[in-house]
Amino acid sequence: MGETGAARHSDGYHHGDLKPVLIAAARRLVEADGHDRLSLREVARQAGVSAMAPYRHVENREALLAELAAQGFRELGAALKGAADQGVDPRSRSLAQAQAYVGFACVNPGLFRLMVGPLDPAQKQLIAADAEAAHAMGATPDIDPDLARARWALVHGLSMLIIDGRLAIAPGDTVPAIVARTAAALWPESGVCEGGAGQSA
Amino acid sequence: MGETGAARHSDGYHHGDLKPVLIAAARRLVEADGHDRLSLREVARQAGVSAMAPYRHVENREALLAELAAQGFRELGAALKGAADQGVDPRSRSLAQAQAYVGFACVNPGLFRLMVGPLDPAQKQLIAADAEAAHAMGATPDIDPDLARARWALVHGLSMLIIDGRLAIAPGDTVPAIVARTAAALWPESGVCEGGAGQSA
DNA sequence: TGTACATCAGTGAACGCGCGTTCACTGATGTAC
DNA sequence: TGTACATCAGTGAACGCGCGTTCACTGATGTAC
Repeated sequence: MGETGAARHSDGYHHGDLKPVLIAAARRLVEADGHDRLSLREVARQAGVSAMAPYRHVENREALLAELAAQGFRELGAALKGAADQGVDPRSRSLAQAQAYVGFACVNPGLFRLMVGPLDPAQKQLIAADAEAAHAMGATPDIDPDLARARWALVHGLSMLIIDGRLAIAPGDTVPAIVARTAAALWPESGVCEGGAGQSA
Repeated sequence: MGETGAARHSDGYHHGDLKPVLIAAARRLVEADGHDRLSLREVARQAGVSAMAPYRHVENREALLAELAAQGFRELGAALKGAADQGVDPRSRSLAQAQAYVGFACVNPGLFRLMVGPLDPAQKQLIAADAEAAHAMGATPDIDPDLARARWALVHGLSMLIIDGRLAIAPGDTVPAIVARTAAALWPESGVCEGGAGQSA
């Protein structure tokens, strides 16, 4: 149990690492009921602690949600980076990223809604930095910004439609497969129609 | 006044047409604060009526929101139909529809979020019928379902990103222009790359 | 035309609820001498 | 090593709030005779 403990105040006080427990509970609740229904009191209850205990670790309800969103952006950023690293050609890399984005949303719908929901000015700064991770989604350096926006909108729209239950997933079908087919419908073979200056049809 | 009034009970009771007033107030509030913050008491207050009055016209809070969503779907459906009717070739028709969809979301962001938000089983039936209007979005009869899904996801994603403030609109830029440029980035000239079996690049 | 009655939109007080947050506290841990 | 003290995580009662919904009511409108 040592850990030396000179200046390491931040983990393991007399009643345990409450903060991560609180965040984990909050995350569970956000998935269960949505972030707009999250109450600090319920978080405390789930963590087995008095209603006031969270205030030792978090300024208020908004701050807790902001931390949760930041955590989400870190994870999404990592997933996108990981996807970019596997796959050799730009096309398969791009597909892997799209699948990672939609996959993240489907696994963490409540958190995702919190992350991409209407911007509360208070959260703005906290989120801005991490949001870049998501923005990087479509931002292969030399890409057309309009195309980057299109790709982002596409994966974002797919994510929202799926997690909000508008896009039924047939039994046997999978999210990555849907993403792949959707992308394939837009970019029929390889390449992105780039250079194909209208000599189709 | 007149109106004969044989069996016309449904409009104009002794204190006026309260129901449409309630719905209008609710809609205003949904735009101002979001549907999850809508309270029946505030709706009543805005309508200048006692807290209990709404219950004469609406079963409860959920039912009011369902009516609001239905109204939204009717309007969106009409806008999409209207867009389909103007424009001659399939391409311009499709663009007009996309612009109508995103335009509706941008003009009615609160209502749009209510319409496309997580499905509450209670609303499911009410909405289902009208949702078809929106679904028809990409459903030109003979189109590839994967492509239809892609187009829907694209406009939906654009809508969400814009109304949630993730896609900054440059001064001088407009929503229809963004939609047009985004579409153009995906379908560079005319046609949809159909038949262009990979002879690009 | 006049009167008695039924209907029903809107009222107002009251309920019980869970919430965020305040306050003064308690009591375990870590530190200085 | 032992004692006094400071720190600070967690407590528990209490506040004021707005909410959805109940209840028994009131009083204007429309209807039957």
